[in-house]
Amino acid sequence: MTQRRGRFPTREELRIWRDFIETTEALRAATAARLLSESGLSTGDYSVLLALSEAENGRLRSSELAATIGWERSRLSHHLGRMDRRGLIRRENCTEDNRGAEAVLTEEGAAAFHRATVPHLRAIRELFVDGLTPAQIRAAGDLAAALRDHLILDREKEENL
Amino acid sequence: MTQRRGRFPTREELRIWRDFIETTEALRAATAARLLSESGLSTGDYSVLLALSEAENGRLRSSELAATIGWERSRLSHHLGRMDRRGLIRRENCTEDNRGAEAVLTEEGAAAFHRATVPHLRAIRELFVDGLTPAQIRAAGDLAAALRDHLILDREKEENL
DNA sequence: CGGAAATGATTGACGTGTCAATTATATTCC
DNA sequence: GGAATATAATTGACACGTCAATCATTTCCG
Repeated sequence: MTQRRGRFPTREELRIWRDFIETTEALRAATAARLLSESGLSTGDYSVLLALSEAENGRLRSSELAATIGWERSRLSHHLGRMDRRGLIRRENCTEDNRGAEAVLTEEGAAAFHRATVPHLRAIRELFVDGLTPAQIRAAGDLAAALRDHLILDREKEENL
Repeated sequence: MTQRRGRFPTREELRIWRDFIETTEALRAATAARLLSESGLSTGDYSVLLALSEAENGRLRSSELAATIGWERSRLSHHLGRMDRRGLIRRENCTEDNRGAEAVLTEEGAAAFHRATVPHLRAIRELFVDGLTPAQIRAAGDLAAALRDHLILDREKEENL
């Protein structure tokens, strides 16, 4: 086996990179478009509503919510603003810490989430699961794990510069 | 083997779906952030500049360019507007068809592209290639092919409704 | 020829994501 | 106690993507 690390990607590696990144992006876009057209929710909305639905009393501190779904604060803040305007959530001040804010699931938000769930699961099956063999699905899990671990390593290396 | 098609994803399939979609999104974001910080170009800029660099005389009809990189017209139009403002490309009227427009690579655009290439290839190696075994890279290619074919089928089914 | 339809491209509105700056409150520690 | 600092969250500016509407030109065809 020849030395690979430290060199540029080969033509073949580059071809696979492009295929992979473009296809996963297309898959993401297709799922998002289905969710939006079938339920009026964006994937962002869905993540927020899912997290709130699973939270106690349908409410979470902004920072908890951000951590749960892995978003930056400001992204969440902007998004909650839009969801608030649409009546999907409500914002309340946090009693224990006056700096804090809580996002609260509204009835309307809960209803929208419930309407969205079944079609969304169906879309995931149709667009992802049905396109792959069981072995390929396992391979997708392996790939995700390997890439995620590697990304984390890389980020840590960056930070300890 | 039990019947799977037509049912909701299993817990395990759903876990893999989430892992997969989140990780590929994180990978995309990480590569884009590297490219931007190292060269001042977005991945969109890079795609456009790559296509123009490979085109004859560094120029392409808008529609050709859109087809080459697989973008919608309006997306390209907005993007070319931004790149034009930054001096990376120039727009010219098409002589054969007065409706048409051509995007032309400027010296500045070509220079920016050349500065970006090496660091970008390095980032792809570091973030993608180095995180996977050769077998996993092949698996990524297989997955992309399977998902892409399936997405196309699905789109065709949709259109012939 | 001349009007209807098709084609190439742009535009505006709006949701989304990131970054840097800001505001407000809480904590730390001299 | 009170200034320095840290933390929670919001805001503004700007790039990006999508959709529907628009505009100009060309093509089709009666």
